[in-house]
Amino acid sequence: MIRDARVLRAGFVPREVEHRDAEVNHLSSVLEPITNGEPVDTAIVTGPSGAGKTCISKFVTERLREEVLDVEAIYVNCWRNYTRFRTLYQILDDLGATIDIHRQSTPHDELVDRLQQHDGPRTVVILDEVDQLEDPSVIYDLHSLPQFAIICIANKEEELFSRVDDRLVSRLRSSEHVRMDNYHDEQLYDILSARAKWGLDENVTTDDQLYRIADAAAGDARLAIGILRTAASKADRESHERITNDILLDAAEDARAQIKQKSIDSLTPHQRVVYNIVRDHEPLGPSEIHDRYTEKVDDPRTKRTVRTYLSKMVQYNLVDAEGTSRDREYSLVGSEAASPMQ
DNA sequence: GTTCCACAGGAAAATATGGAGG
DNA sequence: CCTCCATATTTTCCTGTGGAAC
Repeated sequence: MIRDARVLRAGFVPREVEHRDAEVNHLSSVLEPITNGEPVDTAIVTGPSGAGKTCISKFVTERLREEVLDVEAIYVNCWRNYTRFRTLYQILDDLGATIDIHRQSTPHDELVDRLQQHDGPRTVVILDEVDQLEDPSVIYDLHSLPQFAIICIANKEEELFSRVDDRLVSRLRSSEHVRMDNYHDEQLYDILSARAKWGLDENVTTDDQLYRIADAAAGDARLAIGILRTAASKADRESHERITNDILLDAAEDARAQIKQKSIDSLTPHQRVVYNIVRDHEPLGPSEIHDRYTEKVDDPRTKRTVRTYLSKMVQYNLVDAEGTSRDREYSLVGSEAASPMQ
């Protein structure tokens, strides 16, 4: 059933990255100078979760290491190493320079000094989830060391910038910025089918199932692969020969609920009013929605804008749209308690 | 049929937002 | 403080569609 579990694990970096050529090339070109031993600008990679930020960062640095002899790569997850000390310690540890460092006794500046004295090969440091740092000044520490190239990964640029020191902000502003978006369903399907091909035996899943996973994951590749992994290992435990639709439904249910809450949280106040109106009075045509909305809100947006809101909610799978013209009605998705996956 | 009108959604202009730099 | 700039959101203007009344 499972041929190669690594392929389905989180954090696996595939040999070929699908549908991210532009971003990969962009990031590669930023790191390019390192092949000549020249200093490298800091790169910032932003995008929603599961868009492939970590994946392409690791992919690009690994490919760099294949091409060039004297380059090291270090990956630090700032969410797990959320203090300045732990981040620096993690980097030194990976460099193999922590022999006599002890948590309590060593002052922070000592760590920075160590890094500064590091005269090994040039090193790319990937700081993942950098917006999770309780003290982002560690970016500044690293930024001032020319032998380190830094890739900062964050969800949103503004949230990163709002927390760092002013002088660092102005420097980071000029750094290269790689923006990433959610995958489309077809792209997710391609990713899933590549993983299924390498990670699972043949005919364990159907194309149709992969499409359903892609749909449930709403553009989040990490989630999509997670669903596939969960389903595969459950099917394996229960010694099925293939992934049944029941198992898949189970694995995807969580994911859907998770995504839905995330989507609702991301709505603006105006959009939430519209959403609540649909929820409380469904099914509802556009003009009635707009009328009710206009009454509830101080400074109402136009009809066209509300239509954009609604189509965004349809995209997010929060709301269903029925009818193509004057017969259009909006209702909550899944409210009729149908099985979400056929 | 024909006409009317609410609706979808694209394109572009207008406006708001947020930060850098003078 | 203001101006410039980039980006995101909103509005304006628009074309095309299809249901409903005539």
